[in-house]
Amino acid sequence: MDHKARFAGHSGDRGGGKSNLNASKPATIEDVALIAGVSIATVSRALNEPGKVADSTRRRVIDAVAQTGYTTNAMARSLRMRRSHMILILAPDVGDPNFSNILVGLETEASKRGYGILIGNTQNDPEREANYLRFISSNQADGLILLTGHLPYGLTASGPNKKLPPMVAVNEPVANASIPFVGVDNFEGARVATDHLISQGHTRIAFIGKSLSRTVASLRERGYRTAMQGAGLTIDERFVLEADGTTESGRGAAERMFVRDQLPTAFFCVNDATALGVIIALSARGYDLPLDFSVMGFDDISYASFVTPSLTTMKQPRLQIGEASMDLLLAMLEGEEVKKREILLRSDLILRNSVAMRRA
Amino acid sequence: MDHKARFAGHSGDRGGGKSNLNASKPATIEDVALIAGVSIATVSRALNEPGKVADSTRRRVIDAVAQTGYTTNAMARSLRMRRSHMILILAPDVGDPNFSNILVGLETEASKRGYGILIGNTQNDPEREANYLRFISSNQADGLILLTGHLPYGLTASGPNKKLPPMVAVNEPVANASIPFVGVDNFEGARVATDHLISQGHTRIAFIGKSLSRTVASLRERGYRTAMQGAGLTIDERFVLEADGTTESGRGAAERMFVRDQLPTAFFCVNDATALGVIIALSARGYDLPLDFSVMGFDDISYASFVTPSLTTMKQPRLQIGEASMDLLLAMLEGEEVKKREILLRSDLILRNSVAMRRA
DNA sequence: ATGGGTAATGAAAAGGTTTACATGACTTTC
DNA sequence: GAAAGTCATGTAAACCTTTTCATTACCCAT
Repeated sequence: MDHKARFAGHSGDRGGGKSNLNASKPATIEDVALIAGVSIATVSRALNEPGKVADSTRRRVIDAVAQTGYTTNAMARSLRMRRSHMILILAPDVGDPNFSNILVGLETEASKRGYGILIGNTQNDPEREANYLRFISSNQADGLILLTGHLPYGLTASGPNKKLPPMVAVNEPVANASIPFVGVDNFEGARVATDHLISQGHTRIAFIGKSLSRTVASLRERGYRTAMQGAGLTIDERFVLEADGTTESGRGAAERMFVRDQLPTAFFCVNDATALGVIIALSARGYDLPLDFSVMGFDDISYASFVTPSLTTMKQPRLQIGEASMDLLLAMLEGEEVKKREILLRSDLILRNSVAMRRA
Repeated sequence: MDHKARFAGHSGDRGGGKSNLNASKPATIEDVALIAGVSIATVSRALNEPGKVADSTRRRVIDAVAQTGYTTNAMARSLRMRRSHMILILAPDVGDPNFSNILVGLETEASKRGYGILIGNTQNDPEREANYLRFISSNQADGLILLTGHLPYGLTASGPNKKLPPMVAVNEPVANASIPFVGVDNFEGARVATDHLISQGHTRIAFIGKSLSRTVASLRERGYRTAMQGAGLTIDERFVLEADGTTESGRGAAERMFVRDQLPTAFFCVNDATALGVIIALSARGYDLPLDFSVMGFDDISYASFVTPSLTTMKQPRLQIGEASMDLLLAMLEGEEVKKREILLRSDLILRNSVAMRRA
């Protein structure tokens, strides 16, 4: 009571302003200024650059803010500052277990630095991609995180002459465009994975998941080849099979393998989903894994440990990837000097039960 | 060329305006108006209410828009309209496989209706929840989707006197607050699940996952009890065990079961994660599933089919849930008369290999 | 005392829309 | 042929900030 009256007195200082206090509309900076007995400029400064305002007035402003429940209108601020403090994340499928923790990492880092995230699920539909660009062009988002592996349709079309918005490609690099990239070192990871199979005595190692179009797949294949070569093993090209990265494609590839006269003893699969398909196919044929065949995946998706046999694989540090890429993007946005335009994180070998020593 | 000149002529009509055409800044409505030779009001109308503008001028406006590459500045529009066309989604863990497709559904429906989504990962941290409310209070989001099962911290505190923003609770209802809800019919689903076990000849059926605090768990427990009662079976209360819904809790509960003198023949688990824990525990003890014990889950999370034995469970129509809840929220937002404040979707029984006839 | 510098504040512009109200031309109606 | 509409458009206010520039008050050194 007492203290309400005190503030009322303050507000009276400036005479009959157009006070809106009892209206139900949210308080504006003007309401705060009125109560604190200062100009709106001072209120703005008190909140955003506290150092530039006298202690006593700052206190009055803070009190007034508390009293009115004022929160600055983000739209007005963004309009004036031309910064929304929002980041648009474009992903082909938000539900993809591969993305889950990357999203969490992205969100965590963004939130920590006062940014919000805005999600666009494109399903690789050019129309949806282009549509989401309006968030960028209309200033609703300051930057772009690309989980799609390619430039969104609208940007591709307008060509490289137009200046691209600040963006970072994550997980899957963008071909033919020097977009900063954050992801796992796929080449090195595949090498480590293959080396592990070799260390278990395997020499006839198949690679399931060759793909000309997907950069990640090519890198992993190269890692596989390098490891084989490094160990002095020759690659039977009939053991290198195409697959598009789905469980079904893995199953199919494994089936195709059985028309050959000779079989590998181990399968290195381009990712866990593919590996799962291979496991399903082999189990269906009655083989005992990992006794009869070893199967190695890549990614360590959430259910890799629940499959039977549980999947030996390379773990992607997803949380880290998310955080690092958001960190990079925000650094770019805030004008910090960014030296590394490519951040490759290490993936770790996760030993489980789908890989065993080659049978003597 | 020719046609550029034509437009230049138009723009000249109004005399020396402050044309900004060659500047690198994005075009504003004023630039368009200048070129089309109309006022900015007309441009706005031509774009937003085409019917209110003469055909000929509308064409000129459209041409001018194309020429300038104009896109309306979302910030300015939102500021003026007090509508951001953004929806804030609050989830405890975006990476949770239970949410994945709900998110996709939410995004799809929102995008279809011209809204964008903004994601807040709260990790059940009151501070983060409260922090995200600024998106609502600052007009950055028009509505709220709650996947958390409770009101975000800031709202709880301010009490029910303050008017709540438009919101819809999804998946997990919010207790003690009449928030519109969209989710699966947990009671009915649990009844169907239990009935299935009963139909397989089981009579000693355990319920793993009792929880006093989680509404969903209580509903499922009630469904279980109702089914048992309906079949004239008595529930051995020692078979009703608490568990918090994690895999680890399921494993622990199953272990606790083995200190009893009598065992159930089937386990109905409050969710798939719990069921997985139970399967792990039973397998570790050397039992042969589903021969020795039947295990039933709930949710049909993504890896339910990859577990061994693959999990018989109740499928949540996640995509539908997401779409329906966004639809409901947007309807509320756009002032449509909303009759149903609760939408319960049916969950379907998914038959797999973790449930079998009771051994004779 | 005077001039120059600094610190705290205010007035007003700018940011880009939408929209209530006004205006003017043209059509209809008696 | 005048009054009453209707239709297309324009003017200007409103939305709520941040920030430039100007102003005032004060202090210090000369």
